[in-house]
Amino acid sequence: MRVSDIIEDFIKDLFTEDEEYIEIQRNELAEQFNCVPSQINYVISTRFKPSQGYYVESKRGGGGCIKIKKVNLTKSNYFMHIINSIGDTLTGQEADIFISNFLSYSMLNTEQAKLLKVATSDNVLTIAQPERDKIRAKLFKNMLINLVD
Amino acid sequence: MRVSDIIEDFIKDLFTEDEEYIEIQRNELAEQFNCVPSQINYVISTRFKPSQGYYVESKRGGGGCIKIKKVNLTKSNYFMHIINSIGDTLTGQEADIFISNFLSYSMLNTEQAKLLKVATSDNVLTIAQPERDKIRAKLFKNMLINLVD
DNA sequence: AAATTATAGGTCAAAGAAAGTCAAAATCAA
DNA sequence: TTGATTTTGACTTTCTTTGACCTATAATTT
Repeated sequence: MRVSDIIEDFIKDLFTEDEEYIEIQRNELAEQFNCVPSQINYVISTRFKPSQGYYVESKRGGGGCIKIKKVNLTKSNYFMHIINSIGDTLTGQEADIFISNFLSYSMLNTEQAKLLKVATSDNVLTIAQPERDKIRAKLFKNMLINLVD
Repeated sequence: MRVSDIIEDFIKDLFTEDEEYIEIQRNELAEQFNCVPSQINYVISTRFKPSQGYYVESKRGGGGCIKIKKVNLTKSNYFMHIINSIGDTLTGQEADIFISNFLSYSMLNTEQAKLLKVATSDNVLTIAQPERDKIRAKLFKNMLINLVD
């Protein structure tokens, strides 16, 4: 398993029940996982984007830290927000992260998630870029609209 | 015996009893069988197609791997029959007919049918022919195989 | 209070680590 | 022998890891 995935899981586990936001220290975390500090930024920027339901703020200097807030939305608001936030293109990685977030927020069941994932995977969408990411965006948004009850 | 056949058997042996998914690393496997990595792709694309009851996904980059899922064939004769009957291309009209038959035979629920329909519609698959019907065939078969059990 | 120093976190691009593609060459089977 | 299948390898794409350099804030000194 990748270090980035381990860090992602670790951070997500910090959100217990009623915690609205969590705080981490970049350097401390990096040391804990034996990686360079900027890898924490990589994890945050790929896995905790606003469009994935997280809001991040940070403070430098002594006692600085990174604060991650989980945004709570209703299912249909959330989906509509996601749909609106997706432009004309969507990479496979972005789609995967959306889907795993949907699952962890229990907004989709595993079958819905599987179908979404299959339909938007590079293995199936075997056409050249940039067409591929355009079609993926359309597929993702249109399927999602059908999942908003 | 051909190397490809040996690799095929090796991969198939990885599926024991309850394993739903298996994971392999392309380069590692290639080294193990003393072949070039792309031969693994050849084996997968010729022996682990949806029409043979397999669904494949992969991830590149550090820690990447290839994941192969096997479908329980006995449980899904009907779908497998359909998947096998579909060639490399599928028109939107053909897809619609399949879907409405699935519905009238109660093989899918309405949500599954909707997702399948959206994903394979011309409105979403806005690429030129003949690519469109090829992608549609892949999409349809891969989604279907994920609806088995 | 202003200047300095220490302590965080941020950015960006290069290097590395996988897997994918495609077509030529080799082999096999009818 | 010829058409299909398999083998090979050069090149590409995607994702992760690393590190050098930058910026902001707090703490401390003058």
